[in-house]
Amino acid sequence: MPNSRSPKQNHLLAALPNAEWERWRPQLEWVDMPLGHVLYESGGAQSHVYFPTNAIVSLLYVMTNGASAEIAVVGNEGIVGVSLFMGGESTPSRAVVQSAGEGYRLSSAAIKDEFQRAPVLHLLLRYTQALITQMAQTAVCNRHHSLDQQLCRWLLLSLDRLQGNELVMTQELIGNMLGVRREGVTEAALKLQAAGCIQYARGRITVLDRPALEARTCECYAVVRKEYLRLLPVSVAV
Amino acid sequence: MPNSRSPKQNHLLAALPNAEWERWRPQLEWVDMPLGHVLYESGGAQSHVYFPTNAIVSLLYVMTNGASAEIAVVGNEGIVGVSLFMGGESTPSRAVVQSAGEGYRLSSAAIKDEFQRAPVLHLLLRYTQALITQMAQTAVCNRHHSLDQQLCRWLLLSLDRLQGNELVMTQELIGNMLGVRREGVTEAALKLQAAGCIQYARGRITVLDRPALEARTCECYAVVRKEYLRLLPVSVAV
DNA sequence: CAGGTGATGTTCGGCACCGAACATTTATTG
DNA sequence: CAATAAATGTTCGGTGCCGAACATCACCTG
Repeated sequence: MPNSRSPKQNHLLAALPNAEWERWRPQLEWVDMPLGHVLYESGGAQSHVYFPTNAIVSLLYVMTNGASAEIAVVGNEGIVGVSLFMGGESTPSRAVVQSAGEGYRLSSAAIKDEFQRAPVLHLLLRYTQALITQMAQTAVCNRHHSLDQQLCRWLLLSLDRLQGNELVMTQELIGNMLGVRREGVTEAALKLQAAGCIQYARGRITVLDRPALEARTCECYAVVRKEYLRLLPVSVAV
Repeated sequence: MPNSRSPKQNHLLAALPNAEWERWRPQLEWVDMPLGHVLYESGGAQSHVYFPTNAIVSLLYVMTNGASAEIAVVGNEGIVGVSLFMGGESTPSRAVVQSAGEGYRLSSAAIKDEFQRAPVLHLLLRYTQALITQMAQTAVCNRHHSLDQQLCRWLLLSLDRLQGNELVMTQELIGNMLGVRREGVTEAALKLQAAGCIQYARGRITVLDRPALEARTCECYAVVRKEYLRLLPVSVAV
């Protein structure tokens, strides 16, 4: 039965196999987690991973205009700082204590040590982190940006994953992807066509002016793109 | 220079270290990926991971009412089916070919083989997948659900991560978390209080009727909760 | 206990998107 | 080539949230 200040109040730590538990135990450091304390900043270095025992930590993305959206919550069921063992070292979100409490932390060096044992995984884990960034940014974008901006983001993300500048895709399907009505896509696409950014007809979309699309989209596209470039070998990200 | 039907058109495969490449190569199977083809269903078994070469695959979440939202896109930069090596075996989203093309696939057994080499990681990877589900569901929820529903979801997720039924949190901060105005939170909270679900004052929120909150929230809460329970030892998920 | 500050309550015009219904145009197919 | 289906364009009332401005209330501090 863990007492009120036992690392095992964190369920992940409690579920560790005995061998790992004995190895980690002496390295775990108790920490106070006061309300509002920032565990790591967007893009900033992460010196430790944190295992909250009775605190809640929000992962939130702060936009350039200061508006924010929570990406996920972590409490005593989890760990804050997955990018350290995912291989990315940092992530474009902030971790801030949302409900004061306590927890334990493990140094960056220690957690990475555990992963030295399987060097092959790193590429896949790093890719996964990039994918996670895309999901997180999708959540942010859904909350804060206009359909016009989201359509641009979507076109650019799709284009990055194809050769050429043509996309075979009906407005109906784009609506499904973005989670909006087909009519909304039609209106947004009309604006883009009128502006000379794209040209389309019956399910074929040709991008005429990519820089113009980039100028019209929100920051979300660049955030995702940068993370793919940062996390993966250039050849993979492109 | 990879020809038009080389596995190395997929950037992840191309970036594999030589030892792994030689090991995987004979097991890679070329596959056609026609438009609309479903690689795996939400919650369904995944027999392979896919490496698109010139196709684009959407990961999308389909709600019970049929409305959908794309969680992420995968093209020749990536891999479809990360839950296989994350340890979760399945995931509550559908993978569907959004732009026809081709790719390669590797059997579930083969990809898991690669991960046998580091058994310790599994717990952390599984946790990460649960976290990913939470992010994905956040994106869906942001797109489709009302603030009233989202507030309930948020209260429940927070409550699951604390002992007791009280939450120390101002409406202003909740607004930051959900990415909405403080005034909106006030109105939604008033409704919940009037309905007898919660009781609050100056930053202290007490949940009086949890089942009522669960009845008022959208499906997103249950999806996330179920995945935490499924992916993690019961002791961790609770 | 007076004043200040932080938290919550209220209102109003505006707008982006929704739901629905319908028109028009362009392939496809018998 | 006529008929049908698929894709796109257009309109209209409704609504949920935004931005802004302001009021009230409870606590803390001097």
